[in-house]
Amino acid sequence: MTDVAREAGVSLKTVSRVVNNVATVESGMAERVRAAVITLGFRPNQLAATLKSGASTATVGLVVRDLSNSFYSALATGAAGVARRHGTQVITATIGESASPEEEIELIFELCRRRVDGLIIVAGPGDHSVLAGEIGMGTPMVFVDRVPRGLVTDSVVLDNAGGAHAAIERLIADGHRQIGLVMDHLDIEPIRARFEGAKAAMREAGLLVSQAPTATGVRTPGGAAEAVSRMLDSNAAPSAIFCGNNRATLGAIEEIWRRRSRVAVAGFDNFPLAHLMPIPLTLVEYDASDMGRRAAEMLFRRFERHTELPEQVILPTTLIQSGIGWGS
Amino acid sequence: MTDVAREAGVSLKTVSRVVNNVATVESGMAERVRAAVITLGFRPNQLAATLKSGASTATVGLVVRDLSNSFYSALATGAAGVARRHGTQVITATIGESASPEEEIELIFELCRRRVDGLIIVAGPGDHSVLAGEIGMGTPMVFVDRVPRGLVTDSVVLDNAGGAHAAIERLIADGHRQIGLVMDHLDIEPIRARFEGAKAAMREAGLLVSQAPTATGVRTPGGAAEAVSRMLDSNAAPSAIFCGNNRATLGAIEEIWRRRSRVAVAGFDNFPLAHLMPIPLTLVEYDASDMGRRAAEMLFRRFERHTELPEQVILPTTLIQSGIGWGS
DNA sequence: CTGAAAGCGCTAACAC
DNA sequence: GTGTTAGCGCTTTCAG
Repeated sequence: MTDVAREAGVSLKTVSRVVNNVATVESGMAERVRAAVITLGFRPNQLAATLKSGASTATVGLVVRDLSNSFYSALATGAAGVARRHGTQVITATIGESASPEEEIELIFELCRRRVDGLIIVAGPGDHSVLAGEIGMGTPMVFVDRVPRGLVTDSVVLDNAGGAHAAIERLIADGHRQIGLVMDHLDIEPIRARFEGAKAAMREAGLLVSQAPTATGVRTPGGAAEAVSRMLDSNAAPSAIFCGNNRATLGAIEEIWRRRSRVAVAGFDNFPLAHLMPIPLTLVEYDASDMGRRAAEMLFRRFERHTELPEQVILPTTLIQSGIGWGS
Repeated sequence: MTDVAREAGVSLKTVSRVVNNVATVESGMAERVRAAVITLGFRPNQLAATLKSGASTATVGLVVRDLSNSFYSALATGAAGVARRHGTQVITATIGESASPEEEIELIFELCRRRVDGLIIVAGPGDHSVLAGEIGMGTPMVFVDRVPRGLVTDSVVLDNAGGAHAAIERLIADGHRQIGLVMDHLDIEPIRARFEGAKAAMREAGLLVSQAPTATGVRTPGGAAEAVSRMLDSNAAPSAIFCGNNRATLGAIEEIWRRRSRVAVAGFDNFPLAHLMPIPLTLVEYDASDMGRRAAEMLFRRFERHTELPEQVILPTTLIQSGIGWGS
């Protein structure tokens, strides 16, 4: 910047003003400065500006687990749209589905060191109370999909129990009495809630929950396919399967299609192309990109109203029929 | 940091050393400093550190068009993995499929102002020669999927013409003589290359390219479905359709399934769940996440070897059969 | 091994 | 309108 000032024969401050489009600069000078900027290929250093002025970095952090999962990429898309409208960049930090709580906390601290204005986080398992300090010191955080343990903060979550409850009710209404459950790890809060919701619906209908074939800790479509395979081969083969998330549903579809079996499938999460799947599906649907949008909006609102009480939004789910039926 | 130094009764520099894990600090002092860090809730300001030391920001920018497209999210996932291994964060800037070239350039400049170490870019249409200055001044850029106009740089692209050529050849080998083409805008370089590859294959087989039903500028699955619909209703209805990208393929599948028509579909891009689609598909497949990975690796390599000549990688494609057939 | 001073690139005050 | 002087939070000399 000093070089630009010298080249244009003006002071540092004038260059600063031109670069920042402050109106009160004589046009001749401004022109000379602009010329110098171009010949020298000068790019203002946003970091230095931020440092001095104490202004915001116009950056928010997004901590998700895996962008190749359509749920997270929809979430990210929704959040990115809002950020864009606010002239803010998003640092997307992905942390594997199986990363440790410590890695997650460390990643969040790393983002704080980079002085992001705020964070949108899909929390993993583990205690998040250490983050209270950061939030108190002015880095707002909005939690999406999963509420953190040990922390009362802004959050946007789904009605997980309600959605699962509705799906099971539908299966029961369709005459199913033996329903298999395929779930991810129960220490993932929404998974636990879905599991509870599903069991509650079964109990209400007088089904014996303890006799329902159940697989937990299922992380991948492949794992889900295996779990379904075992269930269907067992003595107490279910006539319907409820899947706790999109990966489980995919695995169940694969296996049931492979067997050309007519087991009914219900699952949490809609996903792209579900409507073209070769078996009928009952899906608990919601708008993931809207979740991202709302979380981002909540964060930007929080920048203005630092002191207000944390807000918690619970988004409803809808039950839909999908898939293209059993074929001819 | 001054506060921490005062609290611990040491100098600024000692705090700096402790924070940066420099070994040569007496353990008693270090302990006092660490205690002060915790009581004061001190977080080092990475931005300030970068500014002074002139060190890297450990941040790379990723400019893609739409994360909700599985191609881009796979690309992002691949790149993010490499970045993570290098202790680097990724700023993912999305810019709509229909953003203007000016917006794109402005976005890239914005990232440069934030002093990213380098950029991975899916270039849109338009001239990119203005970026030569930035690259020359030390911000390496790797272009993925689309080579920029007016710039010789590192890039990772697909053998677009070859892939399309192979797909058309297959259709012709299957006996199709009337093949419809559904393409996105031809000013998108890879789309143009695919179009050329497809036409070349048709010419080589003695088909009249000028008589092939052709739709261009098709941006969405809905648009593709309409285009296919028009083709199938015309006098010269094709017996096979070649789609220039995943969105076009999806639209074609929808329409053909809706009609229960037995038109053959070939398309560029594999996509999640393609193998469960209700009609047979011939797909030009490649590894999008590998593209992201290679681009990122190329970028990190470039950090070490600033001066070497730009490198251009062309990844091969494979023809696969997908879908579950015509049903019973 | 530790500390004092200087300065990274920029902007906020205040002069001029 | 414009220039000068500090100093953001940190690291880097280089002297103790």
